[in-house]
Amino acid sequence: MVEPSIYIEAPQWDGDVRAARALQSELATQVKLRDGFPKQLRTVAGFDVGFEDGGATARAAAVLLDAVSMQPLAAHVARLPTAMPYIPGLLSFRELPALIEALRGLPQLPDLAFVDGHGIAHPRRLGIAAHFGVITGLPAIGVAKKKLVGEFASLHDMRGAFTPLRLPSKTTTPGEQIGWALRSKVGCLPLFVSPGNRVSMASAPELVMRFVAGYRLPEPTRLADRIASRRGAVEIVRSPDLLGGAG
DNA sequence: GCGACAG
DNA sequence: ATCTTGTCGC
Repeated sequence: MVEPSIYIEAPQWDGDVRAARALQSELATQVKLRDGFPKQLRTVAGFDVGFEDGGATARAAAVLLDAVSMQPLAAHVARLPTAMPYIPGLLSFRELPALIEALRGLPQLPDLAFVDGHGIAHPRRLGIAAHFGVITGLPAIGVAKKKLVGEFASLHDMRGAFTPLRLPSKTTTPGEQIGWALRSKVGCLPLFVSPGNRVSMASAPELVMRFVAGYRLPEPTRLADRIASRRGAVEIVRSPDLLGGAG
């Protein structure tokens, strides 16, 4: 289980869309856009949510990996009754509670969290990855398969190519960069990467590419995706030394 | 009114 | 996200 000293609280949903949006704007103020993660990453973790019973139950998966070998060190699945429907822009109110429970099930906190969804590439700069980062205080980065908002130029079909994702004209801050479109794999649609918390805009692309093995999704998110969506099993590697936390 | 719309 | 058959490309 994670450190008892780490107090994490999930957002509550009371049906008030306007209140939820106001809360997002307020929390977005607490997002840190700088590299606040360890110089030498020891562990990272991937987070994703799937659903059962026609959406009645949310199933969140958290996978802790060795940042160097990329081998899975631990994983935990949490099931919670779904409290609200999916509403574009309010995803965190639907999935964050389950994600927090999944995090609490890990033997230790990761140095960096990869969350399936957007970070600040959001209407109010608080996508689920940013919300997760602010609530837990952990460095977090968002990795989404589709864009929510923004525009981006065409990018070369080369592994690692990326181009800015910017706010459209007719917005409060036209042209503001909110993330990146990243070609993680040749021949695949780009990924949308954006800072969640304690991660800079500049380091986001390389941070994600560093964990891309041979698939479109980086390992942390890919493995969490597999578990959350019941796609297959993930072999956990025993690593006593890392779980010790010394050094 | 119309188009867009993470998971 | 989930359901769910066949099909296109490396």
